[in-house]
Amino acid sequence: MQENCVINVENSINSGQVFLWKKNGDYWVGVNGQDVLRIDKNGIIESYQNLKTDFFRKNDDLDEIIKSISKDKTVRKAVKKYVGLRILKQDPFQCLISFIVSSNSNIQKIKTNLENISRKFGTKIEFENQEFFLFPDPERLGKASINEITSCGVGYRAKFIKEAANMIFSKEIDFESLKKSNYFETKKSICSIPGVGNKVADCIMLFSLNKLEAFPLDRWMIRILEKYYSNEFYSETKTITEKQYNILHEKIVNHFGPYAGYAQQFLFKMEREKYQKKWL
DNA sequence: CCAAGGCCTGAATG
DNA sequence: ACATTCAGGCCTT
Repeated sequence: MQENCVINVENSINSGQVFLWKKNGDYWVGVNGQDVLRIDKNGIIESYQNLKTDFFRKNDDLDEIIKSISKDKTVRKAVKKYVGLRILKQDPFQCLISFIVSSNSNIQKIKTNLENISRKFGTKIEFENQEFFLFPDPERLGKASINEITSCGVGYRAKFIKEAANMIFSKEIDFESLKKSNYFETKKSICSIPGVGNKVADCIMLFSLNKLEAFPLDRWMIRILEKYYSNEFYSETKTITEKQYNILHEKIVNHFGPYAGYAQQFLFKMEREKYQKKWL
């Protein structure tokens, strides 16, 4: 067996991609859209809906990807240290709302906010003798009042959430067709959703729309680039404007290649662990 | 096109 | 205690 077929469930879930997950004995259990997944330590998935979800992107050729992104010693160190770290394939709508909620916030609060949203608007179900709330569908969230959404603790993001949900419900934004579109078309499209800028868009594309060249540039990644890549990606300005972001992204894809998003995930995981940041 | 400021919220910091 | 800062940005001016 190839080493790179390994799935490290723990690391993959604890890498800032998902928020509605908890450890339950030997299993990880979490809400993914209209489904609840239960995953054992080998990555075997049981699901409430009995849907086949490729949550771990098993068709990605990790041997090839790791070879491709290993352009420098920082990434080589990270991929070695976090063998089995995967990009997860999430439900796109939950992913969209999750990262709208994430902006200018922190992991702990994002998690609480999303739990509140699920509890308030999601369908209550029972799965393996436990109670869960599915993530609400676009129609339910789109029809909720701003006050109801605000009561989940999301503050000024409430109106973004409502509008975003309506854009999905009305099919003004259609995830299934975006999965087939290229990176730039997709980005342009989802950046038209209120509350979605460059960083949030890249998260949605990487974690739910199969755009592996997406490379979310958040505060942490900028720090990482300054720390380890000041020669390659030096930038004059402190605040990154939209143009700066795009220029930087182009340089990054030039350096890491078409699977740059995987490089991002390994680097992000490594640096956050260094500072002992909590994930869930 | 860029820079600066404001923004819900609540945990952490001083 | 109480004020200020900060957190996985985005939008408006």
